[in-house]
Amino acid sequence: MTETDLTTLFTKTRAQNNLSDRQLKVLQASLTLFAKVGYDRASTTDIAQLAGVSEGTVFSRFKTKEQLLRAILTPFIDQVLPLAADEFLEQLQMENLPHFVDFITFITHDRMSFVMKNRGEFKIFVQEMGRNPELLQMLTQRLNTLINSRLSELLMAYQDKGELVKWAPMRISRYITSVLLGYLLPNVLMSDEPLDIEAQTQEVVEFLLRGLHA
Amino acid sequence: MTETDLTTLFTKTRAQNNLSDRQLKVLQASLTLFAKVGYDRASTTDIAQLAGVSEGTVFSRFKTKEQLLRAILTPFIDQVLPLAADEFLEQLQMENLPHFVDFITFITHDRMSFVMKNRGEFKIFVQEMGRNPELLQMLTQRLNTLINSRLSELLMAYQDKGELVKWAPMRISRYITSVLLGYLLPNVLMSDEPLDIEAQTQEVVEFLLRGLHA
Amino acid sequence: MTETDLTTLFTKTRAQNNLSDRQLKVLQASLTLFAKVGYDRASTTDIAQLAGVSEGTVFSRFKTKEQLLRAILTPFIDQVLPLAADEFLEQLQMENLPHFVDFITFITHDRMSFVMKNRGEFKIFVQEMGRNPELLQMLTQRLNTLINSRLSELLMAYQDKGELVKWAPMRISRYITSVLLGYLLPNVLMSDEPLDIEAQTQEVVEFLLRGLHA
Amino acid sequence: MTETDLTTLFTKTRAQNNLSDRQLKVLQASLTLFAKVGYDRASTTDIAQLAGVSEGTVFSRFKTKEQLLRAILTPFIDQVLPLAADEFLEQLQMENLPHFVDFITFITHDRMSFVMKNRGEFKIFVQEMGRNPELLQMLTQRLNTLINSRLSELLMAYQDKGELVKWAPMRISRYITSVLLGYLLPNVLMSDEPLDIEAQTQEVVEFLLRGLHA
DNA sequence: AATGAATGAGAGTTCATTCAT
DNA sequence: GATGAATGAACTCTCATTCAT
Repeated sequence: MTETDLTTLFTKTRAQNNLSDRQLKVLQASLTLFAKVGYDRASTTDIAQLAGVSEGTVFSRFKTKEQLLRAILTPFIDQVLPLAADEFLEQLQMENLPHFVDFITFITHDRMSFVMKNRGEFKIFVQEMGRNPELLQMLTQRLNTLINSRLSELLMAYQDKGELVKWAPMRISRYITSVLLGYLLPNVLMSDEPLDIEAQTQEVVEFLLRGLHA
Repeated sequence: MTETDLTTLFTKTRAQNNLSDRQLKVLQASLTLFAKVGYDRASTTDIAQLAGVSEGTVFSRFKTKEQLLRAILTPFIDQVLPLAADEFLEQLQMENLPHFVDFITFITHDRMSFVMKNRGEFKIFVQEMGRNPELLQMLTQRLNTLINSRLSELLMAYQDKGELVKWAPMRISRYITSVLLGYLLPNVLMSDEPLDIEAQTQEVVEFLLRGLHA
Repeated sequence: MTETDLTTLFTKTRAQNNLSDRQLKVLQASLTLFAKVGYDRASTTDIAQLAGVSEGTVFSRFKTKEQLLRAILTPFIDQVLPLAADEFLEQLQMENLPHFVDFITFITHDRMSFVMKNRGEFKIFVQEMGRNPELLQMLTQRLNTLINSRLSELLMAYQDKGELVKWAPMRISRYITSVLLGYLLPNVLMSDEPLDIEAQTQEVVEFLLRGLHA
Repeated sequence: MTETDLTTLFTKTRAQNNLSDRQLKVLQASLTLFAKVGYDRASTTDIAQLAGVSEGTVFSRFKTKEQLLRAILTPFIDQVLPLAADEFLEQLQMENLPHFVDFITFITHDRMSFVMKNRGEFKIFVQEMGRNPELLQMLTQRLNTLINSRLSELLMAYQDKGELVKWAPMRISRYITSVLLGYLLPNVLMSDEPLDIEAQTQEVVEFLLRGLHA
């Protein structure tokens, strides 16, 4: 499985952006509170308290609360997600999965782990999407590019082998995404319970294979 | 297609609750603004302005802004959705659809229309779910009961006919719901463009039939 | 004992002022609420509810809440208290009390009963005095006139008989009033318990006699 | 005379509570306005203006208007009054007044000065007592304890000397208090004129001595 | 760079008062 | 006259943001 963990990636991007210890703490506290109570109900006072810094410090790097949100979401979209996608796609190519069943199993298992590992960010994302539809647009645009440029090659290979229905890659991706989210979203939004990824993977793969085989 | 339209149903429940013209305007303005900018960013001053009433009137019937939200969501869950579900299931039984393909076609088309007709409420619902997970629980509980008590009979009939894979009704419902939402949510959250329901129905049905036939 | 009861007197003054049933109810409800929670915290909505009338009716006779207060306090000062004082002084002259001890006993007992009977009004009065010092001025002025014009005659009679110290009537009245209020005020302001008037009278008289005898 | 002045005592308790200059200004402005127009009619906006601070500052230390009131009254009851009482009783014992006439003269003069020095606080106290009867209870309880534990010793000494009537200390205190308040309250509530303490003391002492000698 | 007291615009809410019915 | 829905000014309180230290 891809070892991607957004917090680790955050730490990497931090280095690039010259974030001090204190500023990182602010960012992490924001992440926690935004995920817990939502952007609007998370006060900068509470963020400062959770981060263990003064109220002034919250604004030393990020001039407004809005910038604080973007400081979390923009790298998420611009750097973290692509980085994760790259890692994921490389992994996918390295594995050199001979059959579509292996491919779909790998994807399902890997993406489920990925989302469950980064619940917090996803929750903020889902919440903020309602208010900032541009977010969703940015995301879908990026994913589309990704899918078109690299995933479609892989899919077409399976189509050529006669293992995958000959629909447009976008359409196939949408089904995969939908079914995965159908399993993941209730868990991300509602509960703190862990998910039995192995069992769920089996179920999802069984269905997707039926729906998507040639 | 089921003719359910939540605004119509709202108007009915209004009569029951003795809502005056002005109070209904307040409710509609709230609905609009909550859907547009979210509960937290919709100020009661703006609601009053949009409704064309004074600020005091906003609080004459619903004593707090929170009650205003509940006045929209509670009937949505307690009255409107069940009513819609009943209507839907009755329609489903009346149609007496002989084959699973007809059944799944009807459902897809009907639910797509239903959601697109009631975008505003669904958007609020999706947004508030992030903050009030109880909402999602209330909803899923209601839907589960519904599915178990009435939908499973219908599904089992098709299973007995050898037209539907013999999985638990809950599992089958989840796939149907996921795929439908995969088509609907981006549209509800992001754009104001209409959806080509006929074309989309065809696509969805094609996939679901493959995934779910016996 | 003088049978004065302000509610009865109110009813009399009502006739003079052409107050309808509804308006009287409003006045009584105001009296009750003003005494219970104070003028500022008694809302006109609550007054209407307690009076069993609509919110509009509260303002049909008394155009403002302030007028409502005055409608209670002004007759209290202008009509009820003088009327009560007249009644009291007539009673005092009728009794034709030969000795100062009888005189002081009668006064103590009678005024204690009077205040305890009209707790509600007194409580409002005491509360409002803090804000409207004019009230106290109106009251003291009236009482001074009263004392000078009629009570001083009586007191001087006892002074001539050699039963009462030869201080100015004002000074003597002040001591009597102070001691009485020292017994009454805590009860009026704080508790709903009845007062053992007989026992208290004995105590007060014993002290006042010592302090005021010739 | 005891030199107690509540403003000075306030300043002391301030140091203990780490009140900044601005917060002290807020407290003093509250004191002034509460005394002038009463708690309910003193708006936090006006308090801010009088204190020369922003509206936000009014709530920076004391989170609600109610807490602002308590910040004035609670130390008044819990710290200032007991401290004043201690100081007063110590003074009383130090003076070692040989005769009851000296004792009663000292008390009268001292307490009159004390109340006149702290008019503002007493006015708030009297006003709020009407609404918060618990205040009066707290006060009387404290005073009773004080009188029972320390004042009664002193009184009993005079009783043993044959200079003071043999009534219960509580009863004696009540007469003293009543007569003092009879002189002080009209002045505290109504006017801003100074009181001729020397002359008034003579009058009061003359009366109390007659009423309370053995 | 960090602090946290201070700011003030704006939030939700109350309520005396009005007026069409 | 009585009603009660509607009004809107004024209220208490919050919070993102600033800035002297």
